[in-house]
Amino acid sequence: MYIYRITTTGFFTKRNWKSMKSFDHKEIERKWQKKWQNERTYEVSDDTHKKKCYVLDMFPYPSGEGLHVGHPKGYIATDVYARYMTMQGMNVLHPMGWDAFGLPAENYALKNKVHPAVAVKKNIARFKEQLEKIGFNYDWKREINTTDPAFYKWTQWIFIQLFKKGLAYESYEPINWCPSCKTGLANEDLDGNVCERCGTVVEKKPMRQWVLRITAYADRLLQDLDALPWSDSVKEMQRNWIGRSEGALLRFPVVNTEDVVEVFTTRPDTLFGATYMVLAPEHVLVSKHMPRIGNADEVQTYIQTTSKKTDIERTTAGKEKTGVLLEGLVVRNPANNKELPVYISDYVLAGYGAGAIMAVPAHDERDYAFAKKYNLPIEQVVIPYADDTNNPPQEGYKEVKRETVIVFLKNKETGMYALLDWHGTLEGITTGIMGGVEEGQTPEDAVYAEIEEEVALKGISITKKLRWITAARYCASHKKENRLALSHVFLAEVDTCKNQGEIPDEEKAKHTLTWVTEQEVLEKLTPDHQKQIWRLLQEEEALPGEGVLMNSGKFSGLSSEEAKKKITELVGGELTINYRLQDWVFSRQRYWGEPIPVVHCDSCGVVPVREEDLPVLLPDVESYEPTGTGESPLASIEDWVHTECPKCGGKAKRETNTMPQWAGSSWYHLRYIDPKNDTALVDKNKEAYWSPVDVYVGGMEHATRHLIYARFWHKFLYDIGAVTTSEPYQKLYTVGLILAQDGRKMSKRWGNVINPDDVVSKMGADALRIYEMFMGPFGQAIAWSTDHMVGARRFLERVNGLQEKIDFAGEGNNILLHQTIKKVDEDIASFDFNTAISQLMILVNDMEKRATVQREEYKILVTILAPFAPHLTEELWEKLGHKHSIHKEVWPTYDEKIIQEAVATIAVQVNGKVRGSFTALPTTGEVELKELAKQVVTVKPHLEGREIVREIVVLGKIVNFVTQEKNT
RNA sequence: GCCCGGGUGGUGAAAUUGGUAGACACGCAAGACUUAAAAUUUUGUAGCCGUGAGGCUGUGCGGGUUCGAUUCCCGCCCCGGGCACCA
Repeated sequence: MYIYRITTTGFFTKRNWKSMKSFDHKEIERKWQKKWQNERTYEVSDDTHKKKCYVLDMFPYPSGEGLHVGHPKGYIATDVYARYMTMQGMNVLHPMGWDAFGLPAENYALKNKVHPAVAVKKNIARFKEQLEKIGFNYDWKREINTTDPAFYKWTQWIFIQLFKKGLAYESYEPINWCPSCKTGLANEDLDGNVCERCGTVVEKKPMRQWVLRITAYADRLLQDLDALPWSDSVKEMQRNWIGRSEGALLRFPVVNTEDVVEVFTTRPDTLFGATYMVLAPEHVLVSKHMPRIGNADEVQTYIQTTSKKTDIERTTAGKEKTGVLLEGLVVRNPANNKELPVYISDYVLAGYGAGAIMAVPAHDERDYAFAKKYNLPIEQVVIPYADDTNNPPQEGYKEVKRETVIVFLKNKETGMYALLDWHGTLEGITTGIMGGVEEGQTPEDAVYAEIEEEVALKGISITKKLRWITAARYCASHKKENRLALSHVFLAEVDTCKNQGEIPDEEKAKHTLTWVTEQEVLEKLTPDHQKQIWRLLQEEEALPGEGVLMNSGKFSGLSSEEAKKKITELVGGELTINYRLQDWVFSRQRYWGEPIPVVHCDSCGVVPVREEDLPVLLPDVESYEPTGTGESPLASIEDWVHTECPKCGGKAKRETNTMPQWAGSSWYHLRYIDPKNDTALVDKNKEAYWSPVDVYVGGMEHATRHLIYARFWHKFLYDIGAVTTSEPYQKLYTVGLILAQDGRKMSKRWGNVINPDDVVSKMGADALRIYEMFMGPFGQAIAWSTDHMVGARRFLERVNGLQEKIDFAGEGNNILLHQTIKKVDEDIASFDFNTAISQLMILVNDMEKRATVQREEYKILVTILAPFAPHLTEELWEKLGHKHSIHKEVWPTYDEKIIQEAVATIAVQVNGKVRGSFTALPTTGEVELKELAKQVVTVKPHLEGREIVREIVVLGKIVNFVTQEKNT
């Protein structure tokens, strides 16, 4: 018999089946896959006496292309984990199914001129065949398919429950329309402003659609994230997506009308600094007041220009601001009754907040840029302050306010700037020239006085005064008080330093004057606050930070935090929370989706289909091409559309929009628990037993779509009592991509796809599994390497070859064996498969070096390898004389005491450098370790002639001698 | 711009309550077996110096803390991902 094997050059050669090491993977796989099926090895019971473990993969979308080698990576991981958990005595549910509604399947069907239902059936068969070759332990009796009416009956049922609770509603707001896919899309389906599916730039199109009120769950979706044991990155992505921001709704009356403009702001504390207002061009008040606007033509033109722009053109940060004044429209600032001009500009988005802003140019970058361009007043109302990091304010000291000046003085002759190096308690600190503003002095007076005093220079001129007053808090420890220094900041010049007088000793004791170049200033300045001031002097920017209020009437002096509440209260606004998350656009104007189960009745309006009439079947039709009119192709199927109203029995029309691809996947995890139930979505007892999913595995690309939608639906089902947990998935692991050998994504387009079928046929399913788990950390993207894969196959051959050495009383290495059981056990549990395998390799390498191998030890090796290599281990297990499947075997236990017996290698350091090592029992005491360490041959020379001043011992690890030269 | 990851040999990587950096695997080099090749196997493999024993350097860069830093702190650079005129 011959088998084929891969060589280092990638060619496959025939090899004589002589060596005991090699094995015929094809035969073994065929034999056991058949046997597992016949003996129903992987069927799951609802035996509630056992502890359960629900392990779930994100189910695949069966595309026409079939699987590539990257797809099964996550499935292999869950398979390993599920087998491991089964061996731990758990009742494990590890199901698989198909997510088959939606655009990709429909587009594939259109392209290949087959009915989507036919295409899907064929693709599923192909996927299933590919998966089965890899030897997964799915219980196929629980297979589900989102396009199966028995499944989508319940998707529709959930929609009706949402509708009844007011969480599904019709809307006519403009939504994202993909002209190529001919359907409306949710925000989540966009990649920037481009259809995530086909790459076409989307348009805003007003149309009737169904929307789910996911925003009602925004806060819970956000808050419950904290307790989820998910990776920070996924949680952070969801937080960003939900985008909660706390602020206030404020109302600005429109002068000479009854109208008010509502604005949302996160900074109500800056209300006194609002110097104009900006509306989104689409704002309702713009069209409403068009007759009274003086420059209506100009305004209309601007609105039109804006509407033609794509969202990307409109919303790229840092773009030059544009806008138009609405002549004749004036609003009143409710805080100080000042009248403010109103602009429209595309930097204000209609869809966020109230679609209008109060512009505070002093404290907002964007408003600042706009105000600069259109010459609008800029008024500082907040003094942001920073705590001095070198000398921070102390708890418990009283705070004293001081008005100060900070000057950066330039010598025109040399171009150098004067800085002060401080002494005494401020040693190490370097600042600009600073001092207090005395009673009756203007800040400018103080500048002249201070420079004369501290630097003894006359004839200086002020060249710039910073627009802003800044502040820093620090501790004046000699006075036992904290100071809040409000600073006026200046740039000043002096022609020459030739006439510098004598600096008084008193000042010299406090600080030394140093001159530095312009480039050096930023390096030399130590307080962050002064660095910031210096930067502001170079380039003036808005001051976005919070701080102490000024120029704000009776609120001046308050902190931003207090002022937010009080100012909002004063003007009758309310503190609110705003989300970036928008309601979920749930209609698709396409054929291949779940029909939305409602009818439109002339007398009753929108009426949900009676639950006993579910499912509303997707009609079987010849032509299902999208219309592009905003109507679904279902609209033209007359005898399907016309129906009776479930309420009054009168004439009604069916809703013709279908659900998006994400509907089925938002709850499918529940259906595996009870896949055949016709009277309920899931049996209550079964749900209570199996929920939640304990371990969920899938790609990072679902972090903000599927994973948010599914959490939303699950929470809703929890609220109506349909499920018992408020979160669907406990532990979540994201699988890292397998890239092609060229480092790019695997894709037909690049011609770099590796098909698992080929790999399985040439190297075996077990080798594929081992390799994919051994590649690197599970969550990391790594390029496929056929070269590296050889190692996985060789490893299995070595395991197989060890049979020759089995002997009942053969050689053993009990310590290593127990270390291995422990490591593999813990690493599988934490999804660190790569290190689990490397430990198995260490054990196998050790066994290979022996003349014989103890039978019991080999048995344990095969057992703990079984989750990774189910076929070969099953074969070896049988050869060892076992009648039951190895996959029903109990996981071996390890003995911590035996592991403790391992001798430790103690490193010996001299002054932190390793100079040698010796072995000792881990129980060896400190005194003995020191003595042994001193005797190490390579260590001795380093101790000779030197005095040991300190000895550090870490038991079982290290001895470190700190030495110095002997005093003579 | 903001937020999350990450940066270790020729390659994939391992090690973090601070304790011998590079386990394991691939590749490579030399040897054994062979007429030869493949397969298998033995040895070596971070860099530099040295015949060797050994020495010096080394975990993106620069500082710091420590007897000791891949690991902790401060300041940067680069790569990947998310969000982004979000008020």
